[in-house]
Amino acid sequence: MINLPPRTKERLIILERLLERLIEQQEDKNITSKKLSALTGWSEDTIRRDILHLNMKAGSKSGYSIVELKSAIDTALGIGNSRQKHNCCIVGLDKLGSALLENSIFENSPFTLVAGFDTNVNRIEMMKSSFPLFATLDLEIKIPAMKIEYAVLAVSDDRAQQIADRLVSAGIKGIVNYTNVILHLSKNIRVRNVNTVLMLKEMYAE
Amino acid sequence: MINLPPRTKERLIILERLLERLIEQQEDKNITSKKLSALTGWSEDTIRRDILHLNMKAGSKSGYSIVELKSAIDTALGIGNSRQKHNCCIVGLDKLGSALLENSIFENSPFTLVAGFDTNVNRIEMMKSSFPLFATLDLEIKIPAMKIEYAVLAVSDDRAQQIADRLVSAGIKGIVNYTNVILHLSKNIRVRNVNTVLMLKEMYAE
DNA sequence: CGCTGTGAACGAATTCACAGCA
DNA sequence: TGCTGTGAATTCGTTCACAGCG
Repeated sequence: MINLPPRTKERLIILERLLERLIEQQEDKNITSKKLSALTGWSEDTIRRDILHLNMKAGSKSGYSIVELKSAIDTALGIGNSRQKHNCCIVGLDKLGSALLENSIFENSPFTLVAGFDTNVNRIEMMKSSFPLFATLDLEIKIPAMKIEYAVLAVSDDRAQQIADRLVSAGIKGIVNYTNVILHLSKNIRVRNVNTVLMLKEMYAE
Repeated sequence: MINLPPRTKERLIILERLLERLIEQQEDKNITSKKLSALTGWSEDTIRRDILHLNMKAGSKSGYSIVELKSAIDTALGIGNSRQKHNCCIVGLDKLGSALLENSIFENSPFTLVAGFDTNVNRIEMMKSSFPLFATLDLEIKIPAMKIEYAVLAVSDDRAQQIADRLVSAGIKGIVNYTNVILHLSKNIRVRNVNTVLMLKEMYAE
């Protein structure tokens, strides 16, 4: 995993997903920085600079080979799909949590959803899912035992901080936070806040 | 709405939400840049620079007045809660869409959820909600008629681009995209991608 | 003192401009 | 000619260092 400048890294992650789509729809074999620019809104220069960092071999005839570019990015980011998967769980299986559980497409990603947690024991017994569901009580046991690295937090706001703390002390590395709370966690824990209103504000102020 | 540097703007949006929480829990009246730094992970200097842009009047005795700071940010971002609300809609009322509909907290934000759309006419007749639900067919009529500015897109992946195009031609300004598709839209349309796997990749590569 | 406000220095990211290749 | 690759210039963002205020 090469050491990439932070903004480059952010863009490459987006680019990777975009290339994946392009591969799926199989319209072209190659793509130019100009087209990528139109697709992303970033300047051609920036895109070529970003690609420069991943020192691919070939390049210039009518752009980059889409497949090669994608795999170069995967390598640089350390998310090559050959490697072992990273285990994730969802905490909070209320409407949002269970919707995420179905909607989130983990296939073709280096992540696997291996567990769900909820305080409501009736609910976890009723729900059917392709992976086991546990009581939140067992969080501290199951997370290390199952080598779960990342958690999707979809509990109610009033319990968000408390559950997050427990996740951290259970050894979690990062949290995708769907609650409306800004979590206060130690600096080495990674957090991504996912929140409709936050996004709307961002767009509005853009 | 002052013209703020982009990264400053991003941080101020986060800060605003954080200050809102602090106001709610009413523990302190003032806050220093050092404390904000601990809470956010950004340097004190950066925080003071950011605040500098909003040319507040007072400041120094034992930090900033939390309330004043928040309202200065709101003013700078143009999201002062005095102003008129911006209308939003949710498109796609499947599990995820309807979960978002309930979970998304629009109160105390400058946005209001005024409509929902779904292709399934049975569903929109069955569902109960505090605002009207329409058939997706009526999108082009209702969006201008109701002065809807932003849309939350929660349809299935295969229809995402197509619906997004229709939203744009109906006059929408921005889309919060909960689908797994990277949308290709004209540059003046604002988009925020909300996607668990994308967030996981970002965190992993961090 | 501890804190803010801010010029000045520094470092990072982007854009310019153009050489070189197919 | 249309593209990439890349030094050099430029713009943007952060940090340093310190004056000034309560």
